[in-house]
Amino acid sequence: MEYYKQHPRFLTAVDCVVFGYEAGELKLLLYPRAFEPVKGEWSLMGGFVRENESAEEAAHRVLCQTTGLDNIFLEQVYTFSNPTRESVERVISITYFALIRIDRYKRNNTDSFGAKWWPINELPPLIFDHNEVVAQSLRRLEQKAGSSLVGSELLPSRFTLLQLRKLYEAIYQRTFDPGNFRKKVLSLGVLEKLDQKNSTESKKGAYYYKVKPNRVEEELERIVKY
Amino acid sequence: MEYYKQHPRFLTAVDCVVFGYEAGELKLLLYPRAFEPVKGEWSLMGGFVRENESAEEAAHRVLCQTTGLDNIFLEQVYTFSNPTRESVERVISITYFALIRIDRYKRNNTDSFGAKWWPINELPPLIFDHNEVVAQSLRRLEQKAGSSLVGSELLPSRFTLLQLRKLYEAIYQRTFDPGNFRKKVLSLGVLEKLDQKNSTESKKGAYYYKVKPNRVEEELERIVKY
DNA sequence: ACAAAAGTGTTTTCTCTACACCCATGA
DNA sequence: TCATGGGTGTAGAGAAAACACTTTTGT
Repeated sequence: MEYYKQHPRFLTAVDCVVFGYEAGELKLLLYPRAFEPVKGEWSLMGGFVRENESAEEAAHRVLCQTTGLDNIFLEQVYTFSNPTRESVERVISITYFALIRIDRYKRNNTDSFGAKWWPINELPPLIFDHNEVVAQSLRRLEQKAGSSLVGSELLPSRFTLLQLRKLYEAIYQRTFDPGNFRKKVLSLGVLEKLDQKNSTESKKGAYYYKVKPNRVEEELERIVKY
Repeated sequence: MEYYKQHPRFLTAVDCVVFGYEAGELKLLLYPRAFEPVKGEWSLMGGFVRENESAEEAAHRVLCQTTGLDNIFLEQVYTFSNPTRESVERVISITYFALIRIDRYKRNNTDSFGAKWWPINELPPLIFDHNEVVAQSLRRLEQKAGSSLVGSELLPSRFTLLQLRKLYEAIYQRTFDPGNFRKKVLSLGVLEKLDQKNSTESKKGAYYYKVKPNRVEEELERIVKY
């Protein structure tokens, strides 16, 4: 028991890399840091872990405060522990990436923090090592999108295959053959065709799809080879 | 500045999942816990993070103490932060997996801790959530082995393709076709054929290979499809 | 009429897999 | 000589990629 006493204790924070998708672009939610040091500079959503919550619970809490959303997809990415990564006091930072449906997102909550969605290719410089965190999270997002359909996390509940393809093109920064993408995705058997059609994006109109409710968690299939 | 003061601080530990390969089997290095609670039960190599070191440095320090080796391959796996995962006081645990070449390993260091190599299929019950940690690390090892040749980390500096294949069979718990495995691995272009032959494992004798020194870090190729 | 996306089908290319086969050699 | 691994080659299955083509409809 005594053994525990002699060791140091550290502040523990969570930082959330919040991805959203809007207007054909993958976006990141950033906000100006509210306190010193580097107050006012752009930063990831973050907060300290409290006495009786896990890091994951802390991340959910932070996201709920800043976006008004709960039940958000979260995945742990990496823990940064460099003793000098923050200047005032050592902070252990556990990072998560989150996928947000911007159509559900409550702007009012965010505005009070000054948060802003940034296109993934036009990010401002971030505080501390947050740029590295974002880069790692992007790689993880690509990995996740490659083995499970991230459409349900980033798109509205109904979406066309064009919308899904454009999302994948935004994530992977490349184009996909429309025909092949359609066949591949439908062959996974996790999408359900709806009766409604979307006529805003093409003359002919495209059927809406949604992710089947009773699908298994992991598809085990490759959507994008890498 | 004041903002920092009000938040709690936690003990921070590293736990190392140490893989080795010997006698055709993938093995895990475990040791009997040296202090209460659950003193004497089997546990991962672990230790607390000190004031002026990063978690990665702490993991290297722990490994050096217990195995006598430095410059070991380490990769961060996951951070466990459940407030009740340890019974005495809350501990944030950052886990790493390590790959050890048992041929280099110094037995004397380890014996003083009572450490023991366990075949991966015959692990004893571990303390706390360490069994889960091991399971996750195994998945990560499979992933790593799938996209980079782990031979250099787990095998002696010279190895035959039979030895490499047996290693992969131990990791993936399946067999690989000898001819196909050879072609696939050689096609990656990261192995260099040596002049020496190994005659202990076959009548004909097989050439030794080593990993090319100037290879790029990531191979970007799939060795094992998954 | 035309452009643009929807949707389907075909061809080519490539990789994985299974498996046949010869070689070398120690027991 | 026979069993065992070393090492090479080939044929078939299946997936990915390239791309041709037809449909629909707003402008």
